[in-house]
Amino acid sequence: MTTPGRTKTVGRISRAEQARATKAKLASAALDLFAKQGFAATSTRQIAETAGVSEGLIFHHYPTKLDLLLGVTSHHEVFGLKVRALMTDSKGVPVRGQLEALAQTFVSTLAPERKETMLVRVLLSEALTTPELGKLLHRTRETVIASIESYLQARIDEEELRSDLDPSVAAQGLLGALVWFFLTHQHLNPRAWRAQSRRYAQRLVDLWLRGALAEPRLSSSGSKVRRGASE
Amino acid sequence: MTTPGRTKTVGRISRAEQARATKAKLASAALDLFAKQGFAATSTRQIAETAGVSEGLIFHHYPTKLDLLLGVTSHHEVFGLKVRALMTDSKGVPVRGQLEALAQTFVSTLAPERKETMLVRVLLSEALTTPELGKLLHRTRETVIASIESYLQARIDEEELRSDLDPSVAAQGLLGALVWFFLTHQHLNPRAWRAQSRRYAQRLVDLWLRGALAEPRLSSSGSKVRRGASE
DNA sequence: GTCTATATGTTGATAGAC
DNA sequence: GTCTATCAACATATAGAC
Repeated sequence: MTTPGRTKTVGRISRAEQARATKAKLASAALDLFAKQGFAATSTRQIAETAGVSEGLIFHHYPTKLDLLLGVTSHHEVFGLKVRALMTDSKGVPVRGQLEALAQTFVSTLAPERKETMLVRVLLSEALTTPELGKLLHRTRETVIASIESYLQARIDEEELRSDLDPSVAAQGLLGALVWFFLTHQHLNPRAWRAQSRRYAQRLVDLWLRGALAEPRLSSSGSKVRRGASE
Repeated sequence: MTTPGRTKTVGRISRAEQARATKAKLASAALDLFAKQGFAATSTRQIAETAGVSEGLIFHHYPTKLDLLLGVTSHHEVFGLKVRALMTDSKGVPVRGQLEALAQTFVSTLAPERKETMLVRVLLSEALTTPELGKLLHRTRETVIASIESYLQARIDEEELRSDLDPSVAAQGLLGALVWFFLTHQHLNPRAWRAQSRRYAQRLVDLWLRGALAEPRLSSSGSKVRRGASE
């Protein structure tokens, strides 16, 4: 009906919406490729092809290739908030349960072959040489640590955790143990991954809570507390 | 007669020795540059310039740029052995001391601004996209885990550690907590690094050994065991 | 063994028509 | 906003003289 080329709206989509759509398509394609091949190894040409647009168009939406990565990243910057929300709302949940939930968040977030997981790996890798990214990662890391830390402090105040526990060390140790495991087991297939990571997460929390030392032999025997069964 | 193919010694250095020297010079220059800028961001031209030889010569000694990285890497592949040696010889040392020694090894090995540290970071990063490197890292990681694990198993057998402790999880958790900390604190200057990492290492080992839980209130009060003082 | 010169390809980014 | 055409720079790797 309307003459094409003349009007700003084609059907129900305005030019601006169309633009936003292509921009998103570019971001999505870039994410896929970065995750698969890394940042440096992915060319703008390839991104354009995957997105189904011309190469020059990329630079209209993103002035530089790095901006593309940053755009993609900011879009997925939710992880820190997720953890913070989880650790903040902890009414009545026992420590063990709460920490297992935290670990579970990592299990489901950093599962192999998930887009976000691969993005995280690319970011960690690229942050080495791109200071801007390094700072960004550093900030989210600190956010996560801080939420865990303040949660732990609350539990210390309520005498559920040792009074001489260093919450900062405890938080960082736990986070490190989780992240490192998940990062080094990406080669597993999803089934094996789920099984192993759940088992690891649960036992790690147990270790973290109870420690590794053998219990000093006390007078009475058989007084050992059986651990909560389940799973 | 002076056989052209036979001798060729200039002064006291043979041609072969000269060649080995330049090859080493190339490896050293490559290591420096890779550590500083990453693998992909370092050009063969730059390496040649730094080493003070022509660019073409690189490919005489190393068929491809990746071979250069692998060469550099294999040269520094001693870390796994270091840990193994440390954990194997543990006569009479108490668990806490032994684990603190292990942590200390990480502190001194992964200090910031050390060449090896930066190489490790580059390798971790590059392993993402280069399968060959990924396998290599995976193997050394397993070596390290295995030595720690078998040490822990021995301590379990001698009832110094909990009988229901999972040595694999314990080893991986400890390693992860250490590596992750050191990798995420590279921005610190050497002084701050030493202070913080020592403190972290010590408290982490303590946490790992004793756990985080508050001691259940027993009948008698004041019976809490004071922690070993020192440092 | 080492150099110079060059092949061959790709890269990120720009200019201008539509 | 999108495309086509093209840029200069730089990449890794090779060939052949010395």
